[in-house]
Amino acid sequence: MSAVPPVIPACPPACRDCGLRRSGAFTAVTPQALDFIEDFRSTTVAAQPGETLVHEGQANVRLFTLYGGWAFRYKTLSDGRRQILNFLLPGDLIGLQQEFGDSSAHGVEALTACSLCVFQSDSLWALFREHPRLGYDMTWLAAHEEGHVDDSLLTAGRRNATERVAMLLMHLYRRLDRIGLAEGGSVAFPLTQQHIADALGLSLVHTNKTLRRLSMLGLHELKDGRLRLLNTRALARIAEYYDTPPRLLPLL
Amino acid sequence: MSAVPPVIPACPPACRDCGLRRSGAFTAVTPQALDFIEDFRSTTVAAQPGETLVHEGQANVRLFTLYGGWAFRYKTLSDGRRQILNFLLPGDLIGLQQEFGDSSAHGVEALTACSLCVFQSDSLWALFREHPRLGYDMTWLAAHEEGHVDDSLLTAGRRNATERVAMLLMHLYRRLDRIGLAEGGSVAFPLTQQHIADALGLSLVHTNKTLRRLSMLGLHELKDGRLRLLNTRALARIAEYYDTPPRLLPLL
DNA sequence: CGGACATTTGACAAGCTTCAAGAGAAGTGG
DNA sequence: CCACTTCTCTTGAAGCTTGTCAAATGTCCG
Repeated sequence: MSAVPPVIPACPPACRDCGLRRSGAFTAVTPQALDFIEDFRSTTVAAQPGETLVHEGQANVRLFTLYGGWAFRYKTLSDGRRQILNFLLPGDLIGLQQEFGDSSAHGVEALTACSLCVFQSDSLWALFREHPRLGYDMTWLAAHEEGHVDDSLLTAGRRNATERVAMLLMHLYRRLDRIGLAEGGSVAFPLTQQHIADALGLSLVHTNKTLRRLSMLGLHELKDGRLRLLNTRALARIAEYYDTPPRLLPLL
Repeated sequence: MSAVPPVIPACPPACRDCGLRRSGAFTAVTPQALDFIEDFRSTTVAAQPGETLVHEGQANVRLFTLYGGWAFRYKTLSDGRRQILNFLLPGDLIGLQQEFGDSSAHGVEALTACSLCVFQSDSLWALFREHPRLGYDMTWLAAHEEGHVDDSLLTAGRRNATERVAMLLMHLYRRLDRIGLAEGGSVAFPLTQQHIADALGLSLVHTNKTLRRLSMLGLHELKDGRLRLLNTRALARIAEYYDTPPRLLPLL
């Protein structure tokens, strides 16, 4: 697979020039709120593929927005078994769970090269106080991400291997499409089969065989680091995947 | 099992008389915020065991706080396979995910008799605007619940049957203990083995055998509708369950 | 006493994991 | 430029955990 090196855009210096906001996938904010966000943002960082952004069990976690690239949240057991909790795509907020609550820790790792906006998490309370709308948005994002994890729990707990793989392909394709990252009917797909296995609660070998079977049946094509769905109807039926009408997402 | 009929306290008419707040497990709120909460609460309701509080796919979901009793969130597939996403205990907020986001629907069912405070979800925005602290708390609750689902996803995806059961027993015991519902080293335990199976992504039969094995090993006792942990150390080791220091929870 | 429901147990089948090993692609250094 | 290493993908075979089927026991309740 001769993967085309994907280009990850860097965060612009000013939030008013934010490329994500211009994509049309996110809700508009008032100029005042945008000013606040720009103040709230302390810096921007870039991360290498495989770099750990948040260690499992780490305290004092920073709050990020993923601007470009892919990352994922995960948890591991002491013998190395790993579960990927969800994949993070441009626009996703990172670090909310650690910032709040005593919820046990999870790690975050960059899957591709990433660019991130780093926020001063000590002004989070100021955000809620001075811009309730942004606080509301943050709650929206937390509830929305929980919805994704809910779906994954149903998948890991009650779907068989074929259904799980179909679900993952559909779900990621849709999410990427919604933020304008589908091009010519395909999306960049930087996951290894090990990532897929860890996200679905399957072994690497069984993931490979299942993936193979689905592509042999002509349901999808995974080539040159890109994913193309060839039979959306069939994939949706297998996964019982119900598409919901697209809607604008909050962005911080 | 001659279950002792558990007494579910009814919501008091005034929030200032809230028995949950008096339990000492929840964060204090200002008198003004408490007044707001009382206004925000539109009514109280009681539910029977097995009653559906929120239908899967239902729109216009009300926002509740569970005051007394147990409930659970779940999702089902078309052929009846069901996954319990998490159990809801007194103090838990219900309906946040539906209120926000397009996150696909889940149902909520009363496990025991329940008493609930019903909020006017159309004043949710007023809550964030007028009492940012309560908005902050709500985000906290959303993030905290996501933490629970994260744990369950790790459990369903990567733990074996024995580890899953040990995890569930430890987790529920701790949650109940934290809100003062442990008495004499045991807690009320109204789940059927089918509930446990649906929460852990196992079959009923295998759940039974696993539960049996653990109790034969002297790790726990399940009798008369109450759960007693007899070997916390061993259960924690099996489940890799790391206890976190107790902390006060927000309550709405 | 009869019916509904939860628990329990055994036997068998199946899906998934583990083990093992080869092939292809990509990067590295002599 | 080619050997060498590393990583990912792929495939076959065997075994084990878990699911399914079936049926008995126990409990609650009208």
